[in-house]
Amino acid sequence: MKRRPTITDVAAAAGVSVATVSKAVNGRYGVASETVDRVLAVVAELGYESSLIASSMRSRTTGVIGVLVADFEPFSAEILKGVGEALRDSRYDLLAYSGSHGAAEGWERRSLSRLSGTLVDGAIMVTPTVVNVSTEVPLVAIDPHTGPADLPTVECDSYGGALQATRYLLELGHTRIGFIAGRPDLRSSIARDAGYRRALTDAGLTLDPALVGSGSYQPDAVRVAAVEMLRRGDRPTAIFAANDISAMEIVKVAAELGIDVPRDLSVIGFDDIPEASKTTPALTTVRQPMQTLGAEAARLLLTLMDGHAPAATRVTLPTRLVPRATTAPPA
Amino acid sequence: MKRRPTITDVAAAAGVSVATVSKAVNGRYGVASETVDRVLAVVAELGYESSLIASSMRSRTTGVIGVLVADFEPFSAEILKGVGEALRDSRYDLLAYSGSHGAAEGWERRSLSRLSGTLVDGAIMVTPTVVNVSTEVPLVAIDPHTGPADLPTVECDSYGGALQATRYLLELGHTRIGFIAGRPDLRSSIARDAGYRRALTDAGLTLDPALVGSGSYQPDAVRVAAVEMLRRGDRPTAIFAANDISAMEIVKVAAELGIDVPRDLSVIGFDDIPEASKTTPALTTVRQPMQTLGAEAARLLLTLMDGHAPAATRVTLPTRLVPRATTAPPA
DNA sequence: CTGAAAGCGCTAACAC
DNA sequence: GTGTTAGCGCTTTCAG
Repeated sequence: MKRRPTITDVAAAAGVSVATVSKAVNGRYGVASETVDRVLAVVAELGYESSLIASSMRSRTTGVIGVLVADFEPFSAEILKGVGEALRDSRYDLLAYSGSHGAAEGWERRSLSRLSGTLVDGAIMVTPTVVNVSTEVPLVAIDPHTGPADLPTVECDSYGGALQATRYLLELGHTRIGFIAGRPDLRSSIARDAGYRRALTDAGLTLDPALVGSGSYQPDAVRVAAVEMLRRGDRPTAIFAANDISAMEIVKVAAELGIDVPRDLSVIGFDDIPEASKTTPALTTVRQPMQTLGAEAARLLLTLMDGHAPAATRVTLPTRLVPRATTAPPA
Repeated sequence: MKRRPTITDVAAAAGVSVATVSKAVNGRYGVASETVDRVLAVVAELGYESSLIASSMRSRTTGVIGVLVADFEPFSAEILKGVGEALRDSRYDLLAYSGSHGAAEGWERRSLSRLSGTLVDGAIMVTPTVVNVSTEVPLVAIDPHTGPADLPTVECDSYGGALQATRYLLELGHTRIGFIAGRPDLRSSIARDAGYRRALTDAGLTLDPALVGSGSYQPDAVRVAAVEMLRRGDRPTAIFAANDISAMEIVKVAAELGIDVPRDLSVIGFDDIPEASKTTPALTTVRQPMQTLGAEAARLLLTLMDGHAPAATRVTLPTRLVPRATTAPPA
């Protein structure tokens, strides 16, 4: 709990001015090499490190890349791993910021504005809802919730994934297939909804509106929708959920209602977060290459920061069905 | 890429001084309510958000908690989820910083020094090697690599976990059991080594030094040690690795050497990172409650930041063996 | 080669 | 109630 040494302390101890210390530390020209040595010795002795904050206020560049998330949940954590991996051998430090506490709405703009002033040289936003932001730094969005944004974007093929999921259920023999969507205004949710509908139509089935609920990608909302759907006399024999968190909640609700998964109800999620394979029974889901998403975004951002024109400003990665234990033919 | 509005822009647009804007935005006393309204209207219109950096330079408090990691790998990502979960309903934003790029050694001190000046009100360090740091803010260490530190600490029972792992191998019938340690100076590694030795001793076995290698918790180093151990005529029939990353590398090496896991070689790891259950065959391991570790650290930190004395300044969480598919009785 | 001085955006005393 | 002033720790001209 001791005060950390500042540049002033170093200057005093070395008997030079703060300006000289700054130059010595940053390797600027115009300092006698023996002065540099003396300063550096004091720096080492005192354990001085320049304050990221103070430096970033003056210089326009910090060598730090920011990843802005609403929350550190499984999805964003996977993204982070991918970004970290991609940046491991770069010269950039990585700063992840979750700033949804101050204001639930518009965390993207808030976080970006608070950091982008100077703290980061570039940023990656994970599933932002608001994308009409003005930044002073290059910006890449991963799986943006609204669109089409005029922002470089990396996301997965939600439509194709939903198609695969629903077709799998169809092949298993299900005909009453429910869908728990995310929020109706979210892009990925809309695409997953479309894929679901398309698969049903292709199979010559008509969609029963009672089998489509909305869960906002949030357990609480999912619970409400799931309970309502599963209490019906003509309840579905399978449900496709727009993400794993939702699917896991559905499995939980089913258990409470005495409905056996997968015997009486098949459930399939989306994302394949680490938790999905650990539930009992393990969740069948559509795998989204989350770490790759993060790595691709990092590469795209690096290109942008170098002032180059990226090969593609809109990257879509494929999804893949991962059959596990929450799906089975209808009873 | 537009310049973000600063407090000066707001002041100009609202026809007041920057001081008044600051007061209005932060809800200080001494501002006419209609002035507040006018300022806030301009703030909304311009989309102004105070710069975290600039504010943190002046005020001594930011409402941000920092998590300092060497790297965003699976272990720290799990920790982060736990911290995020624990802080979800708090008034704190969360900032995770990976600062190992500037200097491989001593990232802890560097990161802490760079941020702690002002940016964060408290910090959690994940597996720090250097703990003799002086901070201006409360600090909690998760699974510190050296010790005993005079730092509040949260970690898991490495010794007990190693004991479980080795005994399991013993029960399976193995007698030639190898161990790939982390770095010899790391606390968790020492404890795991001790647990391993104790289990062997308890079973009346003498330890063969040739069956103990060092892997630094890093794939490359593990590879070297594993190749050497597995090329021996009297190679072990089972290996306990000090973490999952190491264990996964051993499995890979075994495959390359044509040694079948688990038929010809049993492997057991430590941590149970998400990736452990996804390998083929799935890794048997000792589960460390990583998210709980993060959550406990967050709670401890919060207590410290409130100026209270924590119930315990040294928390140890239990580990649990998770048998999967990389272990079997010896051929 | 070195230091004095200005200023990044903001907050906190203190005047007016 | 509101504005003026003085920095926070640092980098960067620009004199000396």
